[in-house]
Amino acid sequence: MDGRQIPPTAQLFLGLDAVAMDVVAQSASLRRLTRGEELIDQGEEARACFIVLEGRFKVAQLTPEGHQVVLHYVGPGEMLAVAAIFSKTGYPGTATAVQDSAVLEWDRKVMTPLMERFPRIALNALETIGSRFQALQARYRELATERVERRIARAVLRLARQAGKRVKEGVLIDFPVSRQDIAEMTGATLHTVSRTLSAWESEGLIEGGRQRIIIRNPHGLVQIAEELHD
Amino acid sequence: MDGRQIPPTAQLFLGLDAVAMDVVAQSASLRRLTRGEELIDQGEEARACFIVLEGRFKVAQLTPEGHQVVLHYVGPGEMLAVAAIFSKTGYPGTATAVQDSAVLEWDRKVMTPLMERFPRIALNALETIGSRFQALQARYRELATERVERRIARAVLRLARQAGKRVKEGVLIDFPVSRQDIAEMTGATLHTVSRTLSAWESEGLIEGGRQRIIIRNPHGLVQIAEELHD
DNA sequence: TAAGACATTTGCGCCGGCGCAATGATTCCA
DNA sequence: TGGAATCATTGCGCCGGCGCAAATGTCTTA
Repeated sequence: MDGRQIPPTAQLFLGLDAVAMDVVAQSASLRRLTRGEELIDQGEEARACFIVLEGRFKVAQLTPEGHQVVLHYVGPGEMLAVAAIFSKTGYPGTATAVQDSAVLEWDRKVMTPLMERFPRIALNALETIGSRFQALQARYRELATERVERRIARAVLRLARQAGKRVKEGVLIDFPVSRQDIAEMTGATLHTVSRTLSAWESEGLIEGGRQRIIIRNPHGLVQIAEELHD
Repeated sequence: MDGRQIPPTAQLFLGLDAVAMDVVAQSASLRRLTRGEELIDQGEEARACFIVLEGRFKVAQLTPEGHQVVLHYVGPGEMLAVAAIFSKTGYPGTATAVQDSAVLEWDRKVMTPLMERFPRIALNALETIGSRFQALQARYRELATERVERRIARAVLRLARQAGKRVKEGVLIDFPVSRQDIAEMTGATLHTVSRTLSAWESEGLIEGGRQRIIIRNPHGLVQIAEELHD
């Protein structure tokens, strides 16, 4: 079938030999999503796991009260829901395509035996989850100890690192991000984020727009993020 | 040698047959710690991973500015640093014994081949990390969206669930927890925690003491945690 | 191209929880 | 047993950031 080519950057399958790679590729299926479409639904039984081929997904959690929290964004080569397939309580969050995207999909009933046959996959998954765990811990720490402006600076820099694209004015975050999204990433309100970005814009640090951010002065943002100023 | 008995409740080794269990046990070494002693030092090269036999550890992270954040407590049967041994940046946090404790220890150079030989171990690790990841996500969400009183209620209930002991006055949290610890778990200040617990004490919900909390009315706390009141 | 949906900006007022500081209670150890 | 160290309590004042509200800007669809 088409599209079963596994990108060489996929951390989940690093170190596998050609034979294993082939077995893995044979058991995958391709799925395409258009912008806004949901790949994973919070609470649903965790039936499958994924690798992103193209595009980008927003991973978020909804609280019982209806507040949303954005956990992270996942791009090409990265895995989705690989730990969730072991969960008894269903997918812990929602994954929505923020751009037209394509993923490879493995059913849980297929991936578990694959991991048993090729333990390297399980070790790779463990390594990736481990580093995501560390990243989440760091953000937890941030949220617990740091002020809003700094958290917003960090969130913007993180986005730029993940999906920054050089343009003539600076570095563009190359997918639609709203002020609301940043608010949900940082535990702030839409209003505070908007005010903060406006202030930065008038200082020439960034250039804003509808679901667009261009960083004109990355170093200035880093200074805020690392509290080197004032 | 002594003490190489692996507790049957250890999730990391669930589903292993007797032979595998024996190999795993043979490669472990026992270590005892007294209250206050550090098992794992943040930033140090992740040399080994652990399973707790007895006692309890506080896992915390220190910020560059010196603020501490308590991530969770780990008790008997639970694993420590199993994902960290794959990390290139060293242990992400500190683990301190809050009681006299004993752990089994495996060197990274031993555990990785064990996982390759017995993939079940890696799958178990993945499952556990996955559920811890979910728990951390939930706490992140909490921190981002909920008020302090509620977060404190949840933290206290979590401690009670992990280490609650029935006594005649109610449920005692069976290891030393200071107000400062709870503050560092919830992203609040010592002062706010103290005030909140005092208020609860005067409402008869709990009974406080130096590094001691007894929950007299768990249901009342749940009401606060789930915002069923008012 | 007009209308509606969605995103952003900005002003204003308020308050939860922090920061500081001083005091009081327990526990540990010589 | 006394003294130091650690932990807990409480009062007071302030302010960062939220909540509400209204206006303005920008994209989409028919």
